[in-house]
Parts: sequence; structure tokens; C-alpha cells
Amino acid sequence: MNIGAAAEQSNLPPKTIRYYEDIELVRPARSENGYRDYSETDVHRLKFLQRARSLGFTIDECRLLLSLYEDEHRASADVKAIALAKIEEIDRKLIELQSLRATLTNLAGNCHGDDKPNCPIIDDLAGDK
Amino acid sequence: MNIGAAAEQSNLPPKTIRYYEDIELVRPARSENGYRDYSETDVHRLKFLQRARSLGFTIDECRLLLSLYEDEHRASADVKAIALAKIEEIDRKLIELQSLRATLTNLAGNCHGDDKPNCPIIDDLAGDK
DNA sequence: GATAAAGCTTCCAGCTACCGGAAGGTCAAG
DNA sequence: CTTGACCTTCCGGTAGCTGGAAGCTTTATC
Repeated sequence: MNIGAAAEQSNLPPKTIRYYEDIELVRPARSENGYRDYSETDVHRLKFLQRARSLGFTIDECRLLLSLYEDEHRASADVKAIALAKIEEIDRKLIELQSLRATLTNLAGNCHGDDKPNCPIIDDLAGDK
Repeated sequence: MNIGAAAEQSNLPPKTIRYYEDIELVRPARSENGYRDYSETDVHRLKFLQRARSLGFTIDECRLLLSLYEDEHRASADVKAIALAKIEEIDRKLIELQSLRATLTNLAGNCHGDDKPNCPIIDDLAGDK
């Protein structure tokens, strides 16, 4: 299967698929004409990657998950640990974003938003107490 | 004022301050020995940038905010619009992260997390229905 | 059979917002 | 006078791609 078809099946752009070969995540065979030739297994891996990436796992985490995916003797605890770590990471980001949101909302709420120059947002950014 | 002192006052690393000069955000004078020489105004701008960046504004947004900061005739509405847009952006990120978190929590909750290979997380990533 | 369009190849550059490190000049202290 | 702290520039790397150029091959159309 050529890269275009693999792209369609995995819902990944060809550029990304080539990149995944560059970083040795999915290494397809080559046809005689030099075209990449993706097997069903390759496409499974691509789909796996697409899904894992969309869930926020980094490439390195994907690499690890992929090796577990293909390890018949994996311990599900190892997979779960990665997922839980990712959840904690998300929680940290959530807290930070909520804090930012609160600060910005507060600032915006104090700003008249008219055509006059006086602006509490700018004042805050400038460090005016 | 040398870059080290400016760094301390603005709470930005020297590397970052040099970078801000590269991208023409804050362009200090030069002393005779070639050292960067930061004025009080420069340091104000650096502090402004430090604060705006920490609130999640991109460099380009900071550039815009900085120009408003220094525009005597600015309309506070312009500043407020940027802040509100940033809040919307944060809201979008929050929703996405919450959705990811829910999915991952669900997956992890269904995984035994033992030493056996059977793993619903992997199954999901693999696309098994 | 000619031609054009689509699809493939490689390689190089760029995106964000810096950070690390090398090689070397300058300055203040002991 | 030397040591160490500070400064300079420049180069490369980070994450995860994306865009584009130059040049094949294959497919579709006339």
C-alpha cells in the first residue's frame, strides 16, 4: 500500500507518516520503484499512533506504548502507569490554565473597554500597584 | 545597566533578554565595551514582557500589547479585546484537556493494572471496538 | 502515443520561545 | 597578575511536524 492510502486509513497526513519513518516509529518496506509500501501491520501501528497522539501522549510515550502494544508479555500495570502519569500532567495544566483564566478575567472585568487610554490591564502588566 | 542586572530586575534570564533583542522587542544601547546597556525604560519593557508572557500571551501578542502600552492614545477596548480573545483560547484548551482527561480516566479505570498482558487501554489505542 | 495531472521521492527550511555550550573579550578583587 | 564572574557572538538543539522545491513514476485523458 502506498503512502497515500496508508494516510487515508490512518487519518494521518503523508508528511507525518514520513516523519514517523524518520524517527523510526514505523518503517515500511519499499517497492521496486522506491515507493514506501505499507503492510496491514504498519497501518495498524499508524492508527495506534494517531489515536495515542490525539490523546496527548508525546512521541516518546507513543514509542513506549507501541512497544507494549506489541509485547505479548506486557504487564497492564505498565500501560496504566503511563496513562495515570499523563492524567496527572493534564491536571497540572488544567490548574495552571484555570489560574491564568481567573487572572485574565479579573483584569478584563476591571477594564472599561472604551476608546479612552486608561486601562487596568496595561497597568497590571506594567507592574503598577 | 548590564544584562545581568536587567535580568535580575525583570526576572528574566539573560538568554531570554538577548533573544528579545534578536526579535527586536527590547533594543538596549551599547556601552563602549560592547556590553548591552539597559535603561530604566528598557527594564520596564522587560518587566512588562515577563508579566505578559507569564499570563500566556504569545510573543506577537506581547509585541502588540507593548505597542499599546506605549501608545498614549490607545483605546482600552483594544487591550481588552486581546485579553478576551486569550480567555476564549484558554477556554478552548480547557475543554480539550478536560475531554482528554475524561477519556484517559475512563480507560485507566477499566484497566486492572496487574502483571497480565490484557489491557483495555492498549485495546482502545489499537482501535479494537 | 503524447501529455498532463496526480502521486511519489529526497532534502532543506521554518515554526515557538527559548536553552546549552563553546570560544573568546572584559572587569573587579585579592 | 591571576582568578573568576560577567559579558560577547555564534551554532545547534528542543517537539512535532509542515511547506516547498526539484525531480521521479504512474495514471488518466485526448
